Amino acid sequence: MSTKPHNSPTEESVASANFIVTAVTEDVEAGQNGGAVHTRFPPEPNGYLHIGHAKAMWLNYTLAQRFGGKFNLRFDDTNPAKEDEEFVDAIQADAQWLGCDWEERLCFASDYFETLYGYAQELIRAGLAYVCDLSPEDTQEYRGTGSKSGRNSPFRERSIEENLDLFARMRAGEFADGSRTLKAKIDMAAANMYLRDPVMYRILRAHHHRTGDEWCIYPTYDFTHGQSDAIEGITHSCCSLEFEIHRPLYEWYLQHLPVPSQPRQIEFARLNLTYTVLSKRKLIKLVEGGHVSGWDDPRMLSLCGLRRRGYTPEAIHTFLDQVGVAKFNSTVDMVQLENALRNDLNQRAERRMAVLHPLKVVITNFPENHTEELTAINNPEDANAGTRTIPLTREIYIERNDFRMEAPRKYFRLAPGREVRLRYGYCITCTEVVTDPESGEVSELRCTYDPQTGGGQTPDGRKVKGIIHWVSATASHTAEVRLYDHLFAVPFPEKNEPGTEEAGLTFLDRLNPNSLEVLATCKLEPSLATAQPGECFQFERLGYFCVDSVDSSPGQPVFNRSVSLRDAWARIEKQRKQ
RNA sequence: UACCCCGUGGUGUAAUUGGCAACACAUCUGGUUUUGGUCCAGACAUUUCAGGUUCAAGUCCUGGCGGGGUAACCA
Repeated sequence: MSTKPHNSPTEESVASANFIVTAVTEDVEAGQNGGAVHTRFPPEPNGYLHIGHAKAMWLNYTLAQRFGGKFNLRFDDTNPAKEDEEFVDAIQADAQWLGCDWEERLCFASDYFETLYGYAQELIRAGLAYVCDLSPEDTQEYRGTGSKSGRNSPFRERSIEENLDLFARMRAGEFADGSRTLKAKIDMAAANMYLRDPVMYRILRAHHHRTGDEWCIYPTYDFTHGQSDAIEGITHSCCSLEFEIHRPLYEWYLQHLPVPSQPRQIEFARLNLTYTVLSKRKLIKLVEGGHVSGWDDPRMLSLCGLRRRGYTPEAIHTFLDQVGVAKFNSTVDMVQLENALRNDLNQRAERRMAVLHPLKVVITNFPENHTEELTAINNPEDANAGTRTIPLTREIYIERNDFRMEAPRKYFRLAPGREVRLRYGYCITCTEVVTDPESGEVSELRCTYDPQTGGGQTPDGRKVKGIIHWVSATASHTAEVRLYDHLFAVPFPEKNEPGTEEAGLTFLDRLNPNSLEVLATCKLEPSLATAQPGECFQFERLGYFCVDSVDSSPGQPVFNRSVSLRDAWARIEKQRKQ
């Protein structure tokens, strides 16, 4: 038998230790909960999951994994007015896609309504809860403020019998919505507002997506969460910072109720990213305002949006592990997310050639009606990916910005009289530029090729530094490609400090007008015509592109740019401009 | 305003619990390369400030400054 406890950190745990791991390790070593670790992710089914939720979910999931423990998915469905079945399904799909496994432990707080009701009765019998007839407005008034102590409700001293009776009649539907509440009797002078006789139950006639019309009273978040944790045997309940102030109440209920276990709540800072917003309320505004095509718009940082954009679960895991967990309210640079995707896709995406802004090139000394099959490597990072052939013909397309009438310093691409190599093919030299007589725009190039330069060779040993991608003009597939950029034009779209220029501006004023560019007539390597939805490729020298799962049709794939490649030349040009 | 929490490079996190500030990303320099990709090498910090304890402080104590959260019959 090993001397190592079965729940010590596993070998696979990749992320470095954070303050939560440290705290849990201490609990485990102290023998708390018999050394068990059991976590949960508790979304409210009132919206779609986004990258911020992914942080919370992944943190809870990997924490359990790390200690050989269990992880639950629990829907915190105590407010039927806002919740819906649609989200229950979508959240499960997203959580599964991310790779969090709750095994058979799909839980609902609504499954505990009867138990919770019993707990409430216990509290009444202990003289620690009472039915209060104060209106919502009066309740607020009686509670006082941060600097002003609250005062006791006139209903605070009702007898246990009367409270029991009234509470039963609340459940029976004898009273109007909002006319009464059940409150915990704690301390109206407490510095922590949540301890000033918090509401445990409210009367609310709304159809619940699971319990239907069985209940007309519903427990509040505070009266539900900790007890649900305890019922499920959750040992560590990790949530975001705004619940920190709730912790004394969370613990108060657990101490005063006959719950089966004593979970521990630990709070961490939620995720913030530059060039985006991550609050449910604001994301809804983007969708409802028509600023995006929906929750799964590839520019959205919802999990379904990221998935459609071409993000892999692995890239998100890497990102989340790199970002870490702390209590400091920070903002992560968006490039961190993009880079995690690049790294993942660099290893797994097959390379293809695609020309987004086509410029026709005629290779004047290449035989007409002739096709030469060239061999191309599918993925230089993966020897098992093999090779493919691509057709070279007399007429081809190259990228419009791979040609300049005048080549600036350090520009290795095509210009009049200059030579470049066609990737996997021959070197060509630009001999003639054809311009449109009306617009003056370059409409076609005429080049000659050097038949001695196949296979990367130059017979005379001359250096040809520039290598450009290309696609046969006659053997190619035309498709729509969508280029995405940040949804917002500035790193902090919510910033609006009074007294500055940005005072009064909202995130909607900072939308990036160029966040989506649709290119209808891109020229692709023929093999791409049969690409399947969800498939992802690197278009050489451009970026990673995946087949859109919504707008593609058989034989007519639409491509989304997931992320561009790093572009050293673009950086040089940008520097020169400054 | 009251109460609670938090301050480590440009950014996000580490630091064996008091012992040479580490890792990733970004940026800048070079090198390799049939992708200006990848990869490789190098550069980049008086740990918010001021005191104090100590042989020794990012870490402990006191005060200041700065940031965030809460004040729903939402979660």
